[in-house]
Order: sequence, then C-alpha cells, then structure tokens
Amino acid sequence: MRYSKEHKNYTRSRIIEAAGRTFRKQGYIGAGIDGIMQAAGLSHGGFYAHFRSKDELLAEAIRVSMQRMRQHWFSGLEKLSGLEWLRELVERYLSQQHRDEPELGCMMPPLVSELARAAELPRAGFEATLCELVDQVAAKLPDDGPLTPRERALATMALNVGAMALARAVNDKELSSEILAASKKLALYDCQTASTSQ
Amino acid sequence: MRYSKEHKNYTRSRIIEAAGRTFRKQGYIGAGIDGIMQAAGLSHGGFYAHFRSKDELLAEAIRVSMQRMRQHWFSGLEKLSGLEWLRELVERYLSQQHRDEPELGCMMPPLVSELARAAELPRAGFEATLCELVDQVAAKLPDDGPLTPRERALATMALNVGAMALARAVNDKELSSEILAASKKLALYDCQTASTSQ
DNA sequence: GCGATTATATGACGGTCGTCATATCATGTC
DNA sequence: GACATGATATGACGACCGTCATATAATCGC
Repeated sequence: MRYSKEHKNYTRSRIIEAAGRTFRKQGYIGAGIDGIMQAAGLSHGGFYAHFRSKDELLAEAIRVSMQRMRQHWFSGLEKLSGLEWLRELVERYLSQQHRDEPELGCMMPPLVSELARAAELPRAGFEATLCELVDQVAAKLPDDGPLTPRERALATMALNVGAMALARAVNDKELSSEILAASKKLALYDCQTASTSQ
Repeated sequence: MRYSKEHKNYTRSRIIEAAGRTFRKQGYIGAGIDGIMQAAGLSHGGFYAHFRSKDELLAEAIRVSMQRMRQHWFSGLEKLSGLEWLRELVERYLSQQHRDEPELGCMMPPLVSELARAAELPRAGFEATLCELVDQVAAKLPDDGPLTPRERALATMALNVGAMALARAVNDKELSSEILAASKKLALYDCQTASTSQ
C-alpha cells in the first residue's frame, strides 16, 4: 500500500462523523452528499470511493452515532441503578441543552420520521443498535413495577424520542420546556423526586 | 363570477387532502408538488393559483389533518372520562392498524422530525393546533395523580408520537408491537386494566 | 528521485425539484 | 351562440440531487 493503511479509514470516519452532524441538522433527504463532504473538508466526487450509496452512509452514520451517544449518556452513572439511574438518564436526555443542540445529540428525534420511510439497509442498522440500547437500559431498571424492565426501557425510549422531537417542533420555548418537564414526570411516575432540576 | 364560487374552494380542499396523504406517506421534502397535484387529479402548474408556496400548503395540510384526526379520535368517547377515556384514546392511537396505515393516521409521527426544521409558517400552524389538542385532552383527564392534567396531556402526546414513530422505524413486527404495548402500559401506569386488547 | 499506486478532485450526466409565465379550457352572462 | 373571465394545463427556467467516469495529486517502495 502506498498510503498508510489508516489513512482511508480515517477519512472514512471523518465522512461518517460529518454525515452524522449534517443528517441531524438537515435530515436525511435534506442533507446532500456535497454538503456532507464539504463538512468533512473534502470534495463531493470522492464519496463513492468510501460508500456505495447514500443509504449505506446513513446506516453507518446511525450505527456510529448511536453507539457514541450511548456511551455519552451512560458515562458517569455506573454507580447508580434502578430509578436513580433512570432519573439521571432522563434528565440528560430531556435537557434543554439537548433540545437546543440537535446536531450534537441523539439521532432518533431528527431522523425517526424519515427512518420509517427509509430503505432496508439503514432501517436494519438502526434496529440493531436500538435493540442493543434497549437491552442495556433494561439491565439497569428494577423489576418491581407494573412494567417489566424491557417494557419500561422501550416505553422510556419512545417517550424520550417523542418528547424531544415535539419540543423541537414547537416555536414557543415555554411550551417546549413544558413538554420536556411533563415527559420527565411521566417517565419517573414512581419516583417522588421527579421534577428537581430542569 | 363565472364558476360557482364553491368550485375553487373545493379544488383547494382536494389539494390539501391529497397533500395530507402524500406528506404522511413520503414526508415533506420527499413529497413533490407534482405528485400531490396528481393525487388530487390535477396538473402541477395550477398549484400556485391556490397556494403561495409549498410551505403554505404544509401549514394548511397540518391544520386540516390535525383537526380531522382529533374528531376521529374523540368520537364515540363522549360518555367516558378520566382514565377510561385515556385508555380508549391510547388504544386507538397506539393500535397496529394506525401503525400500518401512516397515510390515514396522525400527521405527527411522519412529520415531527421535519417539522423541527421547517419554516416559521408551518411550525406556527402546527403549534396552534397542538395547543388546542392538548387543552382538549387535558380537560378529559383527572386531577388526582402526580401529574397535572396538562402535564399528562403533554407527556401522553409525546409518548404516543414517539412510540408510533419508533414502531414504524423498525423492521421487526414483533419488536414494533412490543414498543406499542409497552408504551400503552406506561401511558396507563395508574390504570390496572392497561394491557387488555392489542 | 522515479514510477507505480492509491486517494481525492474535477466535471458531467440524467433526473427531479419549486416556481412561474403563458396558453388552453370551461363556465356564466349577454 | 359569442364573448369575457376565471380555473386549470403546458411548458420551461435555474438549481440541486445522487451517481459515476475521468483526471489530478499525494504517497510509498525501489
């Protein structure tokens, strides 16, 4: 090999990262390959040396971004468990900072609507990482409520995604924060200290 | 006037209805004006005799569709109230039929991601109808739980939208139904007969 | 340093988009 | 029944899209 064998992989991961940000900011259809490559500091033509199609890039971007987000959300909470752990997770996810920085946050609220109409490849990739995430959340949850840990993990995920997407869809910041706060309360319906910080 | 004065309004409403279906099926950016006009039995050129822009059409389509959906969901439940009413609403919203017919269902799951990036006009229209919906849901809810009626209305809306969007984004029908069932349970956490029918 | 090879850039293709100017058609009045 | 008028269709514009063929630039072994 003429180039160091890491060179192309590095460029590839830079494209994936730029795609993640651009998809989150502009959506899948709304983001063009030209813009993604420019965000990665490259020109548009070399794209197909790294990916076979835009769909394949979406699948990769979802996989990488979901895994990174998971690490980010779970970090520092290793000592917690049960409802205390859930409370911290929900506080992080439904924070105003997360709402105001879509391109740095979770991929699901900006993309879930389009994902329902996407091709098989990105859908399958999303589903796989979602299952991993659900399993890891469920493993942290208690088994003493009306919902099983897996049920609660799934429902909490749905609530988080829906709340963040709705909070970003409305103009009024007050209503937006109301959505986040109310959803936190529902997610922690059995946790008395539900609405402490914002 | 040479035409009956209802003629153009009728055509306009036909375009709005076709736009509603097409937007729900293909998304806002994914749907073209040509396809919408064809779905309304018209040609693409006459569009700008009815609307100033695609954004204006989106705002109208959201407004009309949200109001129709609200009537559809609330009809037949007038005699119920409190948790019984909520249970019926959630059963309707999170049904597999609703999941499998996006173009006939609620506009929020297919469009909420794009709405967060949309122009001011459609966002404002969406926000207005959403507020009406929240008020009407809250008026039906009891005031004795940890969440106020308004909080529960907002959180239930977020949960419903997120659950339906996620349920449509995954390929596996079993996982999809799991998401719906678990979200029903969380929405009705204080209702012992939560998971009766599918 | 030279040549081979690989990564990236340039440029172009067909297709589709939102928008608009213009033409055609249908309708109601006289 | 001819004409005026409003509703819809035809066609075109520039811009952007995903994709790919080709050219250029950068790197490493010798």
